[in-house]
Amino acid sequence: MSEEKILVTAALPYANGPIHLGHLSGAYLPADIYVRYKRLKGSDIVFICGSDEHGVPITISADKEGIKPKQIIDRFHKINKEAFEKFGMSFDNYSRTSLPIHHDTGKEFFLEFYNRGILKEKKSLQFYDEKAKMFLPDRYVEGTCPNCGFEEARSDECENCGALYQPTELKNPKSKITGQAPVLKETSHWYFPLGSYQRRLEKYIIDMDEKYGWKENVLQYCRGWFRDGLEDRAVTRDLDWGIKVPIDSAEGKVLYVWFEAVLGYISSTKEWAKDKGDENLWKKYWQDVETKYVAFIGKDNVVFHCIVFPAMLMAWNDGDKDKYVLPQNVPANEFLNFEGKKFSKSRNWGIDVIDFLKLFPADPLRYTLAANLPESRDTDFYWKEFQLRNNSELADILGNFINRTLTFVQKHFDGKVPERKKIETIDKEMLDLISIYPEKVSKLFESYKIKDGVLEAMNLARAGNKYFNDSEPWKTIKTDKEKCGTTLGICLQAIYTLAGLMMPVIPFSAEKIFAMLNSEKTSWDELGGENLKPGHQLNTPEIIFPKIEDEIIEKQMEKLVRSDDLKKEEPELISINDFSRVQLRVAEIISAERLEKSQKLLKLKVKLEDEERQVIAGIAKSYNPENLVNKKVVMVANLKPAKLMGLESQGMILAVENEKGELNVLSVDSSVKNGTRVK
RNA sequence: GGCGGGGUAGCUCAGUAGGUCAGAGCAGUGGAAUCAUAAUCCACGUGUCGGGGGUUCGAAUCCCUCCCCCGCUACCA
Repeated sequence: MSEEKILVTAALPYANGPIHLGHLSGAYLPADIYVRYKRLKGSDIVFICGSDEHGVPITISADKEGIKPKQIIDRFHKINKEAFEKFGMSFDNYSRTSLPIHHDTGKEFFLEFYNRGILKEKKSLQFYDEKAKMFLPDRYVEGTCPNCGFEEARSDECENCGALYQPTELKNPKSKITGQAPVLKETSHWYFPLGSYQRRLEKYIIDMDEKYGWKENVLQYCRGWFRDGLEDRAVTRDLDWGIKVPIDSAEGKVLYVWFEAVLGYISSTKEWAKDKGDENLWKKYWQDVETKYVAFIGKDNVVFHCIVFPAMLMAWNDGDKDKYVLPQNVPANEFLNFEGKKFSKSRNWGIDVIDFLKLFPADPLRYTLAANLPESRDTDFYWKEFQLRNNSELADILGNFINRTLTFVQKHFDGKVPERKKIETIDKEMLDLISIYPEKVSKLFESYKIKDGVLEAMNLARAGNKYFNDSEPWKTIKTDKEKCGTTLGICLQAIYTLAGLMMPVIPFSAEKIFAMLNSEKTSWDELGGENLKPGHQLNTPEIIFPKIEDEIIEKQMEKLVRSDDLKKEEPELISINDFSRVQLRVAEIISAERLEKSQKLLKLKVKLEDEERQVIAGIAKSYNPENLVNKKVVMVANLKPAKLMGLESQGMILAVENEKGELNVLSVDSSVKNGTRVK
């Protein structure tokens, strides 16, 4: 069990929004607990993360706000970095993929593959938005399904009937960005031949599972991908936001995010090494077969970390350069839901880390999330559970055990560690229990059963309370002070051990406990022995875990109900600005006639100030054409023109429907001038 | 439609080499104790392990089928 060399990475969060509690449960908290534990174990470990800052969604966000992508990523990089710090993530480095050091790494990998002829160039027709001057990813093109007629089908697949087709077959394609009809334009891209690595990947995963015991859910996801068969994947995109493809003929192309984002782990480690003053230090981890590399991610990322990334590293390692280590384990978690439903930014459901930490300290959150990690299936975060975990576990069981022991020692032993005298059976049993705990929790952490490890650690506090009760020191202090001293000495030892065991989970509070014990933390393996010597002076105890009152929690829950109602009953509150985008104007009908083949439509000519328009209105069932002439009505003047029955309609007449289904057009007094804006 | 996950005590969740596997924590009921943040400790669960069928001496655990929920198939752990 000498010094293990470990490289731990946590999924790079996408810098397109603030991270929420779900992200923490999925990857970051388990990673941090594992790393902190391993550090106490004395491992030589480096913990790497950073922001993933390229890709189309970021450019879309930027366009929406009318700013540059750089501003988006700067904003969220900062927010998320700060959120992680407050939450107690102990990254050795938190980098970002927009840095030159990462661009260089991405290019290096691309060129290595390109030069060795691994990448295949293929031409294809892609939708191109001429107004936005960009190629459109599949999900930004919408049209009518050639198979079932579904009108919101994607460019290559219909969500309604499941049909797959070529983008050229899609009817009435429309760009989701500008709403315009995109054109098909030829482009060429480089593809990574993932399929030709399938056999090796399958073997790699089976081997790793046999040696290191991969999680069942992770294996399932991989099997699914293998069953479907791996295919070539494009590693480039037509986009200007990202890492430029480093060859002359690739103007306007960048590396596709999935290809370069995972390399962010490597470049972040490089950055760390540089900061440490040894540029090559990163190689000691990435390029040494002795390194144990563990990648913490959420389930959505399994394919990239268990298949794509290993395949890329295999491809690299087939060359003659220094070779990289592949992940030895990828303990992906499922998802955390929020009060029974999925976290959703757009539906305003859930809470961001940064907001949560404005309300509560990190440790209760860390403990609550850790005690309910979605290790084998999705779980939920409930405000009530959060309160309960804090109040009845952290405060009542752990906090109170510490408090009752320390105040007792303060009162009756001048705050000095009492000497252990005669060890009776009950004492022996407690000492034995304390001594086996580090190993017990260790075993669970080593096999990535973080949740069980945390709950097991809490059991030592339960045992401490029981030992305290059964020993009844409040009685022995009067009858047998030596015996009382022995009891308290052992309780103090339990507290010390607890502080150590809890260090990875609730680091801020564990520090406080050590401070109250007036003691330094020790290595994991030293825990459970006699860490506090008799006569050692303790500091004044204080409450570590204040309770959270009902009102505080209720306030948060009320917010939820409100945001829920808001969505259901008043889903569309719009601003005055939104309304002002609709131009309602007074128009005079100067002619009206029926359309031959239509029962509902009338062709109207209307006059707006000095302009005439043709409007096709669906009011034929309620009006005779002649009765409409000279009427002054209200129309939407800036509606996008549409074709109805082959005729262009340049606006819309407003009308209301009564119970019988008859329409009444909104009309105004004849004194109002044509073209007047309705406000 | 396709893919994936799940349906185990009131609640949140454990539980696959099929045979103390019917569990833990919380909540609830009763009791003990009073050093302590009214905090602790002890005792108490007749749950069809979603329904049905099958394999087996024996299944929550394997196979088949049905029902229900959720997620993904848009960015996102």
